Amino acid sequence: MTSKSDSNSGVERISDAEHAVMEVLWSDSPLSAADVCDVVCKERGWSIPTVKTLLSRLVTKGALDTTPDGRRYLYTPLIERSAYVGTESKRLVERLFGGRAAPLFAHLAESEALSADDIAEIERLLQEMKK
Amino acid sequence: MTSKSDSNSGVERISDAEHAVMEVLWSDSPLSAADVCDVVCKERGWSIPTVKTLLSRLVTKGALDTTPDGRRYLYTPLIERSAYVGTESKRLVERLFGGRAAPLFAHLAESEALSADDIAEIERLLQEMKK
DNA sequence: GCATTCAGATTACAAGTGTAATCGATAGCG
DNA sequence: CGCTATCGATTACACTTGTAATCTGAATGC
Repeated sequence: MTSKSDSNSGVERISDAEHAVMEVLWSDSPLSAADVCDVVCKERGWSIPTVKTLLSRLVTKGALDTTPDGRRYLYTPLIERSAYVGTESKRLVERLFGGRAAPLFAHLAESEALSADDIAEIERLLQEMKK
Repeated sequence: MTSKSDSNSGVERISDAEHAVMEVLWSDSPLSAADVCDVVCKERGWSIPTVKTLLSRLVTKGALDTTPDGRRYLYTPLIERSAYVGTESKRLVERLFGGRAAPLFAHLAESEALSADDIAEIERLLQEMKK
């Protein structure tokens, strides 16, 4: 199936640690390696070399683009967050619920992973979709 | 956070291939390695040794239990599917949507990953929850 | 009884990941 | 004009994962 929802095609799978880096750049880009580190290193207990490795790998994977800025690079996402989120969500639903989203919802509901806010919000979305 | 929803504690992370094996045993157990292979080997292009490796790793990880049966083992899940599904779903929601389920739902809706059936079903579940 | 067969156990081995250290060039500081 | 601080690039290295092959011991067929 190569449809429009396959919108991050060509990009290899992004790992967990790499994803953390992507999040930083999705929320603000372009950034240098040091900038990215400022945001995540503390939080994840990483050192700069680690961030640099992850950035390189993401460039290799085609998930990031680089712009020279003096003697360093600035990094920009090449794939959109929504595309990533889309394929990841779909993967999960596929793997765990045979592709059906309702069971996922049921499960979240049952395990009380849905807050009152979530429920209200989902109801609102449903109403909207019915128009 | 060690709460009731942390119900598969102690079990290391189950990989993708391992998960396929778990699914077989969740749908019917106890089974021998050969039995498991009968179900998945064709479908995933695996050979028996592969299944045996995965079974061993799952036993090591504490996800399966063994019962001797003659000179072979029968395998039984030690963790429940719902627990696994729960933690996996939560992981995703956590990672991608800051722990809120509504955005996940919104995303699925937007990407048309929700069938009409899904929507009807979710509506029904919502009604039920309101009681 | 002895060879064949079939179980699990042990070993293999490449790719991907997490987490860096080191190297080689260069841009500024003094 | 040379030294140092910094870049990115290269290399490292252990652990996990996918995917087996081989080994070893016991059961079974003859």
